[in-house]
Parts: sequence; C-alpha cells; structure tokens
Amino acid sequence: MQEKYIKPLLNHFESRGAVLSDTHNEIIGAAFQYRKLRKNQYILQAGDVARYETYVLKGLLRTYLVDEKGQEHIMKFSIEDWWAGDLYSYYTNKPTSYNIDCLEETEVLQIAREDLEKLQTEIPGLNHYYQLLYRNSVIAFNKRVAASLCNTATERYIEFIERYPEIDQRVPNHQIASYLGIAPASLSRIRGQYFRSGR
Amino acid sequence: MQEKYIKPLLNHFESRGAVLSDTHNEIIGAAFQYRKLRKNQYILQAGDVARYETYVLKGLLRTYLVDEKGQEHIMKFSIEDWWAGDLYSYYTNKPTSYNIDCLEETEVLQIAREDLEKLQTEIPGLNHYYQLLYRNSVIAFNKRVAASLCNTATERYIEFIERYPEIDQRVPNHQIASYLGIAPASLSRIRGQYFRSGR
DNA sequence: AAATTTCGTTAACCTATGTTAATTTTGAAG
DNA sequence: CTTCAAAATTAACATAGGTTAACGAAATTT
Repeated sequence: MQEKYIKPLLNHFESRGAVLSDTHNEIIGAAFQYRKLRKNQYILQAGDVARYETYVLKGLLRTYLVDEKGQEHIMKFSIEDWWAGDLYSYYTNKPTSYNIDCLEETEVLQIAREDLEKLQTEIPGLNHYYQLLYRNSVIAFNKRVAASLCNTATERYIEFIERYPEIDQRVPNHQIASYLGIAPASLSRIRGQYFRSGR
Repeated sequence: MQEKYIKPLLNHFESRGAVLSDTHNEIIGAAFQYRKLRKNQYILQAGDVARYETYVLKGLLRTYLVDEKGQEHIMKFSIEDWWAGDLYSYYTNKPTSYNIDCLEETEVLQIAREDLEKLQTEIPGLNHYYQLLYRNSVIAFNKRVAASLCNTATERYIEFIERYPEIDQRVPNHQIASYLGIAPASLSRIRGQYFRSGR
C-alpha cells in the first residue's frame, strides 16, 4: 500500500499511545487494505457477515438499521479518523443486522479479523490501543443512553449540533432526525422553534 | 482475602479464556478488596470520583442518573457475576455523574485503577479479558440503542422481561420503568394490556 | 437552463406516553 | 396479626412527537 494511505492510521495509533517501529509500521501496512468507495456504495448489508473493520481516511459512512416496518434508523456516522463496522458480526461470523453505506465518496482502510488478531499478537502495543478504543466507546454509549433517558428531542438535537458541527454540515437534516430517533417533520418543528427563539 | 470470596472471580476470568497459575490467583486476590454492603447503601454518588470498579458476588446494584428536574433514570442493574462502575470517572479521575446503590444486601469485590493497571501488566491474559469485556459491552450498548430507536415501549418491556427474567423478579416495576425510560404509570398500562391480551 | 428528484417546512390531525391524583394491593416492621 | 409505608393500578387530562400531505426550495441530472 502507498505510504500516504497508511500514514494517517499510523499517526492515529501513535497519537493514542502506541509506540511503533518501522517493522511494526510495515506489518500494519500489510494487514490493512485500501478501498475507494463511491457515494451510496454499501460496505456492509444486513444479512452479510462483517468481514472487515473499517477505518475512514476520507469521506463519511452511515450505519443504519431497517426495522420491521421498513423504517431506517441511523446508529452512527463515521467521518475521517473514525471506525465503522459491526463488532458482533465481525467476531461471531454471524450475519449482521446493520447496513453501512457511503454518504460521500469515501476512502477507507479495512482489516479482516484474522489479520487484526495476528496484528495484536505481533504488536502488543495495539492491544492497549483496542482496549482503550472499546473502553471509550463504552463511555460514549453510556452518554448516549443517558441522553435518551434524560433529555428531550430538542435537547438532544442541540447537543448533537454542538458536539458534531461537522457532521451537521455534511448530512441532510432528515438523517440527523433519524439518528436522534425522531421524524423529519419533528426535527423541522424543533429547528423552527429553536432558531426563531434567537438560537 | 478468604478463598471463598475470590474464587467466583477467578472462575469468571477463566471461563472467559484467561489461564491463571496459582501465583496469578494470589496476585488477583491481593488486588481486590471484599466489601459487604447493606441494602440502600451507596457505593458511588454523583460528584465523587469512582475509585473502584466493582464485581458483584451476591446481591443487586443499580446505576442511575438524576436529571435537572430531579428525576432518576436507571442506566443499569448489576447482579451476581456482573460489573458495576463508571469507566469515565475511573480512568479520568473526574467526578462521576452516576449514583450506584444496593437494591439488596450485596457483596462485592473492588479494585482501584492503579491495582487494575498493575494486574494487567503482570497478567497479560487479563488484557485479553478486558478487551473482550469492553467489546461485548459495546455490542450490548449497540443493541440497547437500536432497541430505543426501533422499538415501542411495549416491545422493549417484553424484551426486558424475557432477557432478564431474574432482574424482573427482584426489582420493583417502577425501577424497570425507569430503566426503560417510561413513567411507572405507563408501564402499568402496558402490563395491563399485555397480560390482559393473553400474555 | 430545464427537468427531475430530494429535501425542508408547515399544518392538521392522531397516538403514545407523561402527569397527577385517587384507590388498591403488597410487603415490611413492630 | 396489625400497622404502616411502598408499590401498583387506574382514570382523566395534557403534551411531545408521529403521520400525512401539500408546498416550496435545493440540488442533481439531463
């Protein structure tokens, strides 16, 4: 793989405390595959087994569910320097319930489970990285569940645009509504009130 | 610590793939502290720093938030062989937003962060355990967020009692309502409909 | 630029859930 | 066993948010 593709991921690991030799860097570069994806392209569809975890180099991915009534519910947006995937399917080889697709033209690095496990054996520092990643993910999910229990849709919307202004700029409002668990028309109503009353 | 207190935790680690020598077992036993707690006793209060992660030997803990209007929202129940704590506060030393108290007389094992970190250095197998623990926790949170986006209160209630029949037996309904994010009167209504229509 | 599709807004109406309060049931403590 | 407190139920009413549909504005495609 070209250096320019793997470099951001190496930086990512190092900025989270991993200490990587040149050999390590080569091993990592060999384990990940670079892919360039078109807008609207799927990287995972419900029913598939998630064979890869995906690191976003550029672009924007969306992870969503389709319920029995056919409605889409967005679980997560993944922008540059974030991950996307379904850990459940990845580690059990069972079919995923999630769909992941590109909201923009997107470039990613992907790693298969076998390769990730080998990587973690060969580079113990990465073990620490993944423990930290999952731990922080647990902390973030705690906040998200807490918000859904404690806050109104209006409060959750304000929190969202303050916390993820960049995503707010890049995705249409009806997708933000879906992420917040409300109908597009409801978000419109909320925005109307919020902006009318002086932001 | 007495063997009978540490044994369940050692079994817990081994059942998740850790291979532990006698020396390891002793190190672990020395790192955890046993505590017996009365019903209603707090093990963590909002504003405190979470100095311990807690493994439940016996009893039942509840983790909850109090919002600005003074309402309680239950985030989690922890029964035998589960953990309780606030990872955010534990790892940052910042004050927690959560309260954890005992719904029953409860016995626990607790470990301070410094001791846990030492443990993970001395027993690499535990590193793998914690990565697995957090990863599974992420998977569980994904399901919980998915349910809150896709399912009605009725569906979430049915799922809860099917998945956690034991907790359902041990905690009052208004606490289950709080966990589900609905008012006690609403849960009553839901139960009325559900049981009347033949379960 | 025109045409077409997607998106956002608004309004009318509907439904699930919240709120409060009264009443009954259950459970704990003396 | 009795008493008292906590929990559950029920009903009346209030409200946030859902649904649908119509319309106008953007954005994309041709």
